[in-house]
Formats: sequence, structure tokens, C-alpha cells
Amino acid sequence: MDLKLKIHNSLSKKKELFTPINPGFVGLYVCGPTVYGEPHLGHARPYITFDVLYRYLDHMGLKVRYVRNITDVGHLEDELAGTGEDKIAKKARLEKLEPMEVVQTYTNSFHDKMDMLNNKRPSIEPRASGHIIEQIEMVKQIIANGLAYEVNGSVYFDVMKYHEDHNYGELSGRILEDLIAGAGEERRTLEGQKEKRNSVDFALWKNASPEHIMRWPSPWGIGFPGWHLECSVMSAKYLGETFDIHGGGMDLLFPHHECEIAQAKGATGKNPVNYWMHNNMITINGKKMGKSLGNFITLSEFFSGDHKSLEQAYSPMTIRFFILQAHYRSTVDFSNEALQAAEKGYNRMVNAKNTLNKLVHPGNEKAGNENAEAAILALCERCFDHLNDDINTAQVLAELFEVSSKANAYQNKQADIAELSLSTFDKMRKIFNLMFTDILGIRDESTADQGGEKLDGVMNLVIDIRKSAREKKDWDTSDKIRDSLNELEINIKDGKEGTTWN
RNA sequence: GGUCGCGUGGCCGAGCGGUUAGGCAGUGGUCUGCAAAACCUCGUACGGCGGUUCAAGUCCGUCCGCGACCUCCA
Repeated sequence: MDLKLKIHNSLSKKKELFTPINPGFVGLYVCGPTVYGEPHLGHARPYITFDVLYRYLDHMGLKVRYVRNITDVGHLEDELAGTGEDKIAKKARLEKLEPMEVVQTYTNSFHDKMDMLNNKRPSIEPRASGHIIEQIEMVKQIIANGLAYEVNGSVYFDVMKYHEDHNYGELSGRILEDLIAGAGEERRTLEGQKEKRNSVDFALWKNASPEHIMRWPSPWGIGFPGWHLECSVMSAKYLGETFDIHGGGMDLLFPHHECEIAQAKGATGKNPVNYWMHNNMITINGKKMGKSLGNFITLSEFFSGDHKSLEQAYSPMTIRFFILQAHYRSTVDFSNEALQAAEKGYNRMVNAKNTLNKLVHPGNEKAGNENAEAAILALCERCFDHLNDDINTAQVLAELFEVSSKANAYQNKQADIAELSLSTFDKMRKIFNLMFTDILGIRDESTADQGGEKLDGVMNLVIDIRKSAREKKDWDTSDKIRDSLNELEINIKDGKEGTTWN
């Protein structure tokens, strides 16, 4: 099939037509979380963004191998004292847990939250700690190529040497001379800085001090792998030395992804990634929500509403809808008002979806209104155009809102469903469901959808009783039923065609 | 300080050379026992100042404001 998907490549800073290396197959790697804390709103964004990409590629008939790692070792934490303690190890010490216990706890939580957000699980979810041998091998290769050096049991990547034949900064736009010149006073105190030939060099392998908990033997002594190595190693192992798409948050662009490129080229000489994609940040009061500022709200807190900044609980689908209403490369600012707007929009669209799926078309093969017919057909096409234009989910949702209005109008007889031909109506319904459910990955959280047959039966009975009451103008009974159901979060709507609920 | 990005109506957010984004809130209607929902209607926005162009939120310059990265971060 002819691919028309254009994606913004961070490497060229342009939208490029996506062409997979192997026709029909796509290798997709997304940087996963470091599992040392509860996942927060910021984590929702990349995984929803790339989930939609994954779903869309899949819809187009491509066989996608989606690899997303779990970082359970390796990130150094630069304490003020400069001890360079591993994040996982630090958390373990603070919580008096085994490091792997910490890892498991937060990995489980991460999985739970991702499931709730309706993100599909990746094809492979490798852990850094399970690939120590491969990481050591890659370090050896880079040393053999003369682009890394060992000092006191640690191995550093020689950026200056690499830059002689390559361009360190090709992704981030950094200029090496500026990086060296711009090294501030505060950075001089960081662990290992004095061992490096140059301040811009980064660790591939770090010597472990005796009190360091996570440690592995290596040709350079007991230690642990460096910051950026795992992604290079695991992407190469499962997707090949050069693969199609690498995604992640913009905050990872430098140094993490820049270093990945350098490591990969330093090891294999090959460009590791054809298309780099970066999602923008979620902000709170205009500032990036993240660990370092401590201004994050966890997904659990959103789902329960249990946080001082939250006026209410927000469901997983409200969060998903909220994120999808903005383009992935724009920042999106959190606020209660914005989330409440997303919640209402989401509810409106879900209700419209259910309405649409229950509509019965009279079956006319000719459109009653050629203009309406043409408009709907054009709208259907535009949904795909928007996705092809760098996954513009905001525009897709705008189109689906148009369909929602139509569906409601047909239901209420405020517009004639026969204005569309049967085939166009079917197409509209099919594409709405495809976009909403399959590609945008939005799930129906309403009671009606989850109550099952028994609830349906009960509700039919209740509505029938209420109908009798209403016919007798027994408004007390009628309103009592409505109010009581409301308390159970079941809403009654009296329409022309009878009463419905959700 | 360096590199990059952003500033759109009350709020959130698409668009990025000429045509309605959309959602939420608000206005006025229709419907309705009441309510809710729904549908229709209305608002005419693109930080300031210059410039390019027949035509500019949309391109260029400049100024102001904000942010990201340069240290772990999605």
C-alpha cells in the first residue's frame, strides 16, 4: 500500500514522508520510564502519542515491532555532594527495599496506568538490567574503535575524537565548541568530571563504589552501565543497527538521544535511526511538569482526585482526550478548567458515538442532499489526511465532533438521515468508530457500556415504570427515579423517541 | 551566557499566504411537565512596530513577554 504518512523528523526539523526500511514492516522504539516513582501526567503524553502512531501504522497494514524499555538501572543522580548514587539504589535505600523490589513496584504501577489509559502494550519491553552483557559488548566495540577510554574502572565516550569524523550535535543542534565553553562552574563538581578528558565526554560504564548496591562485573571491574547505553543496545538488538522510528519526550533530545546516535555510530559506524520523533511537554502554570521541579501530579492522583491542585477526579479517558486535543509537538498546559472542558467534550462524543451506532438508515441508495453527502465524504477523507499530516489528532477530533453533531441531529429528527445515501452513512459510521476506538484508542467509560445485560434489563424496567408514572403525571415518582439514578451517575434523558440513559 | 521553540477570541487549543478549526464557557432560540441532553443562532481572535506580497495570525526583520534544553527527567 502507498504510504502517505508524513512525520516531523527532529533530525531534519522537517516533515518527511515516512518510508520504512523494509516494506511492510516498521521498527519503533520509544524511551520508557525510569521506574523509581509513580507515573505522572507527563508520562501519559509520550505513551499516548506513540500509542496512536502504533495504532495508525497497524491500521495501515504495517507489521510494527514496538519496543519500549524499562529503565531499571543506570541513571546517575547528581547529588549536591556529588556521590553519584544510582536513582534506583537511592530509592531502595530510602524505602528499605531491595532495588528490584522498587523496580517491580513501579513497573507494575506503570503498567496499570498505561492499561487504564488504554495504551497498547509494546511488542517487547526490555529491561536495562537484563541487557548488561550486551551493553558491555557495545562498550568494548566502541573502545576497539578508538572512541572510548578507560579511567579507574570507568569508561568514557571520547566526544572530541568522535567529532573528528562525525557531527556530535546533529540531532540537538548543539555546537560542540559552545558546549565546552558553556560548561558552568557548578558542573565542575560533578562526579567523574576530573577523570574525563573533556567535560562533554559521557560515561559508558561507571566504576561502582563499595556501597553502591547495583553492580555487575565487567572487563573494567565492578560497575554499572552508563546513562545512555541501554537504549542503543536494546534498540539495536531487537530492531537492528538501523531502524525506522525512535520516539521520546523532547527533554530527552539532549543529551540522551544525541549520545545514542554517537554511541551507535561509534560502535557500528551506522546511523541508528531514520526518523526521530519528540513529543512536547505538559506544563503546569506555564512550567514543565516534572521530577526536577517537583510539580508533578501522578496519574493515580488524577484518577482519584486526591491532590490539592485538583478540584475533582479525572478519568483515564478524560486525560487521554485532553492530551489528544493538542498536537503532540505543542506544549499543553494543565488546568482544572481545561480538563473539565475535555471531560465534557469526551462525554459528548461518547454519547454521540452510541447514538450514531444505534441509528437506523432507511436504506436509500441515493443521497437526499448532494451537498450534505459530499461534505460527509470529504470529512471522512480529511480524517486520514490529518493523521497523515504528522498525526494531527486535534484535527481528527474536530472532524469527529462534526459527525457527532450530525448523529445527534439525525437522532432528534432535526435533520433527515436520508440526506445521506446508505453507503455514505455506513462509511461515516465506520470511519467514526475506526478513528475514535481503534486509532485514537478512546474507550467508552460510561455505565451503559460497562453495566452488561443485567443492568440493561433493570434499566429497561425502571424506565418503563417511570414512563407509566409520567403518563399519569405522577411527577414525584418520575423525578425521584431520575434523581436517584443521577446519584448513581446514571443520567436519564427524555427525548422525542423515548427515554435513554447512560 | 549558548541553542531552540512559543505568544491565537473569557479559557483550552488547531491552522501557518487567500476559504468556518474544534471543545469548554457565554448569548438568543427550538424542544420539554420540569430538568438534562440535543439542535440552530451569535461573538469575528491571532503580543507590539516595521517590511515583502494583489493578498499575512500564516513569510522576513525588530522589540517585548514566556518557556524548553545546556544536569536526571516523558
